Amino acid sequence: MQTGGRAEQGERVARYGKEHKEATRQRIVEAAGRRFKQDGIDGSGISTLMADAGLTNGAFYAHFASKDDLVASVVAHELQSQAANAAQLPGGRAGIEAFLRAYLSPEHRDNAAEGCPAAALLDELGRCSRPAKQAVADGADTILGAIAERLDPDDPSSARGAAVGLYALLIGTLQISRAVPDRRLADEILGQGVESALVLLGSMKEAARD
Amino acid sequence: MQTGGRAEQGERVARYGKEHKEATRQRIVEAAGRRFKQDGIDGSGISTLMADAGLTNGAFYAHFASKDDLVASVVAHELQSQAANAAQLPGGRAGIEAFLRAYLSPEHRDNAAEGCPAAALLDELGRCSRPAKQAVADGADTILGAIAERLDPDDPSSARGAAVGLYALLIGTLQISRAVPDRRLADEILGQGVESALVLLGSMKEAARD
DNA sequence: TGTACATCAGTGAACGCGCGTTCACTGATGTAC
DNA sequence: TGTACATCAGTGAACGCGCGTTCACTGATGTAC
Repeated sequence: MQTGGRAEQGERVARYGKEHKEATRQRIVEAAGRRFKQDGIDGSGISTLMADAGLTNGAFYAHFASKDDLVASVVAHELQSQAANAAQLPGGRAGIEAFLRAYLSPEHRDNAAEGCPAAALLDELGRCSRPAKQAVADGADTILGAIAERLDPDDPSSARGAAVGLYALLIGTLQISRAVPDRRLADEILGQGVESALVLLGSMKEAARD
Repeated sequence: MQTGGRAEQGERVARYGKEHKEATRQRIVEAAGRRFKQDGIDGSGISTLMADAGLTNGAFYAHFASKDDLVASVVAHELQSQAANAAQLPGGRAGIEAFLRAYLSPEHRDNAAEGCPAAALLDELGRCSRPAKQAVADGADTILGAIAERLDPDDPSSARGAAVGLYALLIGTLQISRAVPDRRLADEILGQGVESALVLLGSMKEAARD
């Protein structure tokens, strides 16, 4: 019997040590994040999700009350990760511009599994349970805070509106780019998204040094 | 045996008249558009879709080769409808502003079944078959053309980029607003989307009289 | 005009399959003596 | 230190169900005579 799964090797923890179960749970959440973003939430079955984490389907309910419960955990984790990555960028406009250019890159478009959860799942999340939506609200709040803080370090709360607009523009652009069959056209859309994002950025009064 | 379905009464056509089968197909496409936008593509089964059109599951394959085939037809129809509606708006900036305010209204947010197909389905469409994606490209092209023509009637093709940015912003904003559990916050997001959309609009050189 | 027949839109049961979920079981672990 | 036992993470088969798709059939229709 295999009790751990591939991801455990190398960072092995005692089976009944208190970290063990939590580590397994985390492994499921991370694998599910990738799978959801690639195949959609409705498109990902429990058996596949558990196999991705190196486990079998039966173990799922020792970690989550339901698939809905997993979705809420995944959304929270994914958006926190995105916010944490954003927080590592340089401050000010330069940081935002770096973020937006990476976001609207062909690499991001072609690698949804490792990319933004909102671009990959947002319309499906609009049809999810309340807890999942709460996770969206909380996670978006953190990301928007990181953007707003760079938009106007002196008064981030008034930059919130612009942050929402910018984030929405990025999400919509990436989705359009992904939904179009021709690569050339998809690249063009990305470029047009960058232009509009820079317009939004430029329209705000100049912020502190970047 | 029921041979027609409720939608047929009143506009009855002879069963074997050449319009009859085409009318039934259209009825399926329109009902599926509503259902898809409400429950998602993966979330809508063939039996439900056919019942919505007043038919039973078996008849489906007399009209479509597969569910994928239906999806492509629905996307084409939905985007053409949206473009046709947009085309009826007044010309110039006034028309765009009316479009954008209606788009980012609480009514639109709360009635996805009758609303924008892109906001409801775009991330799922990114995972669909090539024909469905082709329908997205063609439909988006028409809508973007209608927007660009109002942005700059003298040189619509150079306004294409701004049109993409604006449409993406609207889609992303509506999706965020729908994915958030609190109504107050959702309304606020809509308002912030309007502000950003107006910034994008204002950043372009003034176009012809509106 | 009336009857027999071919056409074909639509029915509804059935196919195999994968879904989300449950559960009796296994066996590696930490603990008690 | 060595053995018996309770704990519990994980297994894998099974549940009922709805999925997308197929197909033998029905019966209303338009046409031929």
